[in-house]
Amino acid sequence: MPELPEVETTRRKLEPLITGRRVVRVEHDAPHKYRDTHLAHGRLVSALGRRGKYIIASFEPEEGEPDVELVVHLGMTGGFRPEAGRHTRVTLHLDDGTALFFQDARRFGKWAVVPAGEYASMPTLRLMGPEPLGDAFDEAAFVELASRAGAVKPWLLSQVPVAGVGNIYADESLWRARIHPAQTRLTREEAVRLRAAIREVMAEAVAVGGSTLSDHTYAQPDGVPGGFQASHHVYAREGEPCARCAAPVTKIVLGQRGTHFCPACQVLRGDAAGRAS
DNA sequence: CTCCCGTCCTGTGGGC
DNA sequence: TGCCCACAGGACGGGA
Repeated sequence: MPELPEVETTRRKLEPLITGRRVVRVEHDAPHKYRDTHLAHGRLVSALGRRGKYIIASFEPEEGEPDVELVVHLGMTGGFRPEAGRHTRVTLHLDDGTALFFQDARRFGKWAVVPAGEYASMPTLRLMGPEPLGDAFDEAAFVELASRAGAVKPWLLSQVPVAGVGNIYADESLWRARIHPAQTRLTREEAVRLRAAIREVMAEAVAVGGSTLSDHTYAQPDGVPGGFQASHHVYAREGEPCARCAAPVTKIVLGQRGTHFCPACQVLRGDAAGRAS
C-alpha cells in the first residue's frame, strides 16, 4: 500500500537517477496497464514530481514533440528496484545505459503517458484534493467539507478532501484525532484535530521513509525498509492494547477495507448513519 | 448526486 | 507436513 510517504520516498530516491536523463525505451508486455509509454521514448526528463500517490515525470519541451508527462501509480505492491527480479513488470531504459526496474507482484500498478496536466482518463488524479503537507491544505475549507461528509474514512480514501491518504494513514490519523472511522459530518473540533493529525502522521512517515509491512512488499528503491511501521498505533495491531487507553484495538470492515481503531477512545457519536460489520 | 459492490491481480498465511 | 482457499487493497466503472 504505497501511500503518500512511500510514494514520496520513492520519488526522492528516483529523482537523481532519472532527471536530466533521456528515456531510451520503456519495456513491458501489458499495454493496457502501461499506456502509450512509447510516447516517452527519446524524451529528456526535466523533473520528477508527485501528486498524492502518483509520481509524475515531466519532459523537456522539444520541437515537434507533444507536451506529455509520464504518470506512474505504484498500486499496492509496485516499486522501483536497481535490478530485475521475478516480478519486474516494466523496465525503463535510460541513455546512460542504466535502467530502472518496476517490480509489482500483484499488478495493481499503472503507468500512462498523457498530455501534460490532462487527466481525463484518471478521475482520481483529476479531482485530487490538496497536498496534506502543503499550504493549500486549508483548515477552514477542510472543516467545511468535513461537516457535510459521509463516513469519514471512506471519504478520506477518495483523495478528494486531501491527497495521498490510504488505508494505513487513514487509520493512524483517525486514531490520533480520536475519531471513529465511520463517523459522519465531523464537528469543527474533530475536523481541526483530523487535519492536524494527517499532517503530523504524513510528516513523520515521510521523515522515516514510509512504512514497510510484514509482507515486505514495500521497500525504498535501494532496498532499505521504511521505519514508520514502528509508530503504527492501530494498523495491523488488532487485539493489542491501545497506547492511549489500553483497550484492545479492534478490526472491522468499512467500505470493504480492513479498518483498525480503538473502540474506547474513538467513539461513534449518535446520529447513526455510519455503521460497520 | 451518493453509496455500494465487483473487478483487476497474485503472494501469503491461516486453517484443516 | 501439505494443500487450498480466503484475504489483502487503490482505482474505477456500473448499478441501485
